[in-house]
Amino acid sequence: MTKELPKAYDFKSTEPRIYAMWEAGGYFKPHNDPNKPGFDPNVKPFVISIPPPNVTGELHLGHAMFVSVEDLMIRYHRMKGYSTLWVPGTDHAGIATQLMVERDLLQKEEITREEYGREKFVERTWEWKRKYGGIITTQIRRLGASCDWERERFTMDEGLSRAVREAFVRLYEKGMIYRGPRLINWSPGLKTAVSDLEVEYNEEDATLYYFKYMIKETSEASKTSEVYIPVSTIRPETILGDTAVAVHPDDERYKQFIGRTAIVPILGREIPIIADEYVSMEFGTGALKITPGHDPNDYAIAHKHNLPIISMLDKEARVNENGGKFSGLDRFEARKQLWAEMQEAGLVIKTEPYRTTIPRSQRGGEIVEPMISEQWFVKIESMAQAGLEAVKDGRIKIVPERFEKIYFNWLENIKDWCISRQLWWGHRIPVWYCADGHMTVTREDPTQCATCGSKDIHQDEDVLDTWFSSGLWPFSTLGWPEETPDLKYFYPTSYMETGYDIIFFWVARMIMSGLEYTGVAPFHTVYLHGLIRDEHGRKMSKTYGNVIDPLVVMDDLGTDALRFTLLVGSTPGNDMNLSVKKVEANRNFANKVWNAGRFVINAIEEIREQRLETSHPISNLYSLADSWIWSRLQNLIRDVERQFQNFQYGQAGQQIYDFLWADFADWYVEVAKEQMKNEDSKMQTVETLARVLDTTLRLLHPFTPFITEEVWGRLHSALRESPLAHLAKDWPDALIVAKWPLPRDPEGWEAEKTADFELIQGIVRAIRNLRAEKNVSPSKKIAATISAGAKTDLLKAQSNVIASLAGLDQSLISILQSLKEKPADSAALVVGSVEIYLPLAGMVDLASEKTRLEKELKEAESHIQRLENLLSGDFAQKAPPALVQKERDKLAAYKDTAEKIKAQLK
RNA sequence: GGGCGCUUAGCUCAGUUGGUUAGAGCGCUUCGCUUACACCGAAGAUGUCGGGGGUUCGAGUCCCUCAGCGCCCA
Repeated sequence: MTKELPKAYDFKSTEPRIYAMWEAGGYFKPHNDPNKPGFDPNVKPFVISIPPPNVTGELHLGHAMFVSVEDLMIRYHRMKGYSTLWVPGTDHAGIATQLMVERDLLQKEEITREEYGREKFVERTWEWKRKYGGIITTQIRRLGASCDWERERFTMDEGLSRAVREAFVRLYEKGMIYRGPRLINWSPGLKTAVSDLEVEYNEEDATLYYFKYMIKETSEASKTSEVYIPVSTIRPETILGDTAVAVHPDDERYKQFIGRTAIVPILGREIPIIADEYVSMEFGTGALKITPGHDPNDYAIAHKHNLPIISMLDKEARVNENGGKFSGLDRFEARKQLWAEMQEAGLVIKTEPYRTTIPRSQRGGEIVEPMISEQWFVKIESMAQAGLEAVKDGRIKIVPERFEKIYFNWLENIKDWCISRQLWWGHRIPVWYCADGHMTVTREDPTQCATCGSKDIHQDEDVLDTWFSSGLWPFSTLGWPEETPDLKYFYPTSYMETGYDIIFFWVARMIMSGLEYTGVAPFHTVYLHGLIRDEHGRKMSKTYGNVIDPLVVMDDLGTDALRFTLLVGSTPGNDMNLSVKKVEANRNFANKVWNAGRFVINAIEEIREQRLETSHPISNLYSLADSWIWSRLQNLIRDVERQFQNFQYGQAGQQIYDFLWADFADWYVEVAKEQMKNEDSKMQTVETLARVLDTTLRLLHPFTPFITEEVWGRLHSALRESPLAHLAKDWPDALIVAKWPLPRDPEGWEAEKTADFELIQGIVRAIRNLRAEKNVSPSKKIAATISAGAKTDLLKAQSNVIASLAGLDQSLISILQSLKEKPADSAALVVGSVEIYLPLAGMVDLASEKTRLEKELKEAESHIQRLENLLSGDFAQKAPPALVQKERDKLAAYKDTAEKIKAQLK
């Protein structure tokens, strides 16, 4: 019996049920698994490793975006028959996680991590991870992610930690890792080195301080007069670390001072005055103080001129012992006090407001200090070179292509990678020291010094940059350095899909790491999506209050609606503006899918009791509408396939949407209602409905997996118990593993059928239009006389379609080759070469009819004019003949129409 | 300073080998609860495709240039 389906799609009850069904059915696992019997190494795999989210993070739209895109890629390939694997997992996110636990510790127990102790703190962080680490993966499941959860990994898992250890030791053994004091970006609040990439430079209001750098006098005589070089700086406190004053060698103002000695204010230290072309004569006073310990440019100059380097700040950015009387002061307090003293000493010239870029930490926003610090580095040049080549020679393709340039530019200017962090949460650097300072670097934790055998050894305090471990992700998750079956079969992976904002952080490092450790590119395609902004293009932020929470959106409108919005509303590499309104529109689309499905399923139920052999054999009985929708569908399959190949997922989704709503629901279903009234055409109509719906659901599945699975399942069971059961004979149990529709070449009949159906559509639209204009009640069936000329047979065959769609009374339609005279009291319509007369007694006002027809004539004539101009020009000679013919046909049609309208006007 | 992107209907955006009369959603106007759907249907209005120049039979699409906005790198 017919099971009543609710009128509106209920995503709330459907989504969890469908997801559980998929997971229990094992559909997320690769169908060809190298760890299982019957494995066939010749089956092509398709693999994506997830960009691992922060293990303690919570779902935001960035996650929703990458899950939607990757799940789409995965589902598409799975349906195409690839042995598909999507490896999920999470990242330990050193700083973020540590901060969270620290904050919690401070809140609950009012102690700092230092007071708590390292070992206990790390254990507490693990507990935190065990407690909250599942939240993000649960939320990712809600998005419909079809990843193989049995292969889930975490960057600090035993296996992945082993991979990190292996990678470090290998590089060390190759001499590619070194330790030493270098100028790095220091975060005083976090008390760790941070990556250059984690520093943001924004223009801010600041103060430019002008002061006098006194010159040490050589002769007693000049001691009384004031001789100085004026210098300006944004950070006066760094004067304490100055080791030179630099001027341009050609600067006439200062040439005389080059080689002489300047005196550091207040401290009285003596420093040289040097010449360097780096100094801009135009900027500020044209003289530059050099603080190599706290500025990257100054650091470079110091190296060139062999200047001493002085650090004047400690780890918390307080002035250290090199700052004399200022030592112990915070950097900003020191700035104030030093300046005040300089003022007293008469060394101040002036201050002025100034806009400049200030380096701030991405996390927390505090001002980052360039500082000299002992850190571990990777010599990056050879890895960068390999990374460059892999993209240049096409082993890796970046989509969209313009990001290749950005990638090249970064790698060409790359600096050695500072991989150590002064954190507690992360992979500890596998280096041990004995009392004599010998280093032991091993894969296994050592018990004694490798050099002197001392048992008194301790491990390096630092941990590795989180990106060091994420760089290994595509292969560490598959078992590397073990040659596991997974690694052998699934590596290298296929696509790397992520946001363009982490192209340097992650994509570039994965490529370098993959090439370095495995010798092959870790994937052949990088697909980059854009960032999500609010509906007016502003960045989403809590301060603005414009944040959209994907969980709330899914609760309110359904996962499919959110996914479809993200996928169809974005283009590769471009930011998208998101609004709840858009998601609402797509919730409506989901409902349209539901109801179209409901209609088809009900139609199948209706024929359930009929036996196939009692109705006509189906072939060759297809109606014009059947042929038309079939041809449109085949077109759609071809288009969608092409769009998928070109990564134009949004376009593909849009076309499926348009087909389902405009072609299938608005037109074909309406015609089908008519065709089903006739026993002769009922069966083939239901068959077409079922086949078209089936294919459309397959195409739509990667975009909106839940509703398509649900409707398809119901379609499947309805069909199985119907006379059309043969249609579903090789369907699998679930849509998720159903075959992707294969594009096929047109068979030749399509153009004519399409043109014919479009004429019918034109006629129907024209009649509807006139009815609306004349306020004819939609329920009122009216008569029509049609003069159809060459289209007489076609229109006679389609008269019931025209009648039902345009609200005509079929018994009152007469379709003739031609008319001797036009019917009285009728409104006339001209569609191509077809004339339609609607007897609207009492409603036809001759004057307004004349105006309407004249307007139409004018339009037709303007087209005639345009086309005649076009065809009399070079177009006719130079354009492709087929195109010219098309325009000629069009011209003929417009001329025909114009003639007919003219006749009406007589 | 260098590079990249964007500028299309009131709003948000599609439009990838140059080829009809440039599309969609939302919003707006009129009508309609026709047994799939009011989360709907029918009909309708709205564009100097940022400005200028060029290539071409033909440019929203390619080239040059200018302007505004945004991003990345220094």
